[in-house]
Amino acid sequence: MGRWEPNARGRLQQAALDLYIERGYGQTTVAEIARRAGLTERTFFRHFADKREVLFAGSDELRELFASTVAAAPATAAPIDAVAAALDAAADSFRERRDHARRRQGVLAANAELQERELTKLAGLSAAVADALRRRGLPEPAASLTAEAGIAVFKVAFERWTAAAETRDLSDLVHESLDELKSMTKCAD
Amino acid sequence: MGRWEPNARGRLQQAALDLYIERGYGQTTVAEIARRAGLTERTFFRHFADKREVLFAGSDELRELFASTVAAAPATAAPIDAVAAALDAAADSFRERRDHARRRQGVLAANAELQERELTKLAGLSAAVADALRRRGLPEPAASLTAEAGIAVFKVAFERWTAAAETRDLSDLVHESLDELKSMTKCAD
DNA sequence: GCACCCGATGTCAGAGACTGCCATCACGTA
DNA sequence: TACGTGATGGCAGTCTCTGACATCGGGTGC
Repeated sequence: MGRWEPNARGRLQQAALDLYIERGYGQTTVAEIARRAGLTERTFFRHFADKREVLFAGSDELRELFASTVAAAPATAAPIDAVAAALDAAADSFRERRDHARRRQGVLAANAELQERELTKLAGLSAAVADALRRRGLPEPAASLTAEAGIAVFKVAFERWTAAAETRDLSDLVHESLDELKSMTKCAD
Repeated sequence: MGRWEPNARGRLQQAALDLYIERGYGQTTVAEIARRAGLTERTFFRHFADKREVLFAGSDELRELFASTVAAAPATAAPIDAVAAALDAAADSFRERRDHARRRQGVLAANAELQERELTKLAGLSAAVADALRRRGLPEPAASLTAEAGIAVFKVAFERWTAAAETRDLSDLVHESLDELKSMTKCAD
């Protein structure tokens, strides 16, 4: 496999995920990932900013999905309902990828550095949602708080969705968590 | 300044903060921090797990404060009110440290790696609060969601508190944010 | 005082992440 | 066929972080 084999980026992602599963993130070197993908370490760092980033490929698209769905909600919709629409859209986008998500979560669960990067990605989602809410006219701090709460719902639901024994759909878990959030603040009036 | 000067840890923290302010986090090496503190690089890594951690000294105590305050709330208190008590306690613990907090936030704002670690520390607070809520008998996912929402309130309020033009107390900002959270979910019933 | 122990520090070597720079290669195009 | 362009390889170098071992200072028992 010489130069110019197609999909270098995808090969690197696959090799990284496989190796992280086989021997763990900490026991895998970038040189090994690159070698398995038929490339060099230097090329790995041209495709991904660092060793963690290779596991977070679709995060830009997910952020875009959140932002555009919030923006597309009817102007009359309450902020929390605009966020709920984004949660539905996101849940739908994961529907066909539960197995992959579970494998990936298994790797994340075993390594603190990767969890740290996951938090950064979630914060990026929250910032994008907050920005979209501000564009809808919602002032601070309501925009940031609504966004943070919405992403917390997604995070909790997603973690449950990837748990081994869980069989419910992600959208069901999202709705359940969102309802919990609402009743949580309501009963504390 | 030879061996056995007192407070090596504190000297490292001070040297690190000063250098991160003077030339930026990325332009500062651990060897420079250690040299300014009259120590060696190796000793730095005995006191702090990595180059970021030196800026997050009090985070264990803060987590303990959150956890114990939630645990100490009356059994009759609603979960959100137990969290609110913890937010008050935390706000109070920062009262005398606004200048230091502002300097530190200035460094964090300039560097993504440090923001990433900050998110990890906030996630640790959230996990501790969720754990304390579970011990009070609150089931999942309500415990995690209440904790995440509460920490989001703290995060938003704390960021406002360290903004240059802000003059209000942290506890005022916390209360304002908490009220926003409540009304946010309520009006979406 | 003296011998001893122990925790904090120093010294050194080394692996691995990441970067800058330049050479090389494959492919399209004039 | 010559040339430009983008992707890749090669290589040196810096820096973070770790393991192993030596050394120092202070306390403790005698």
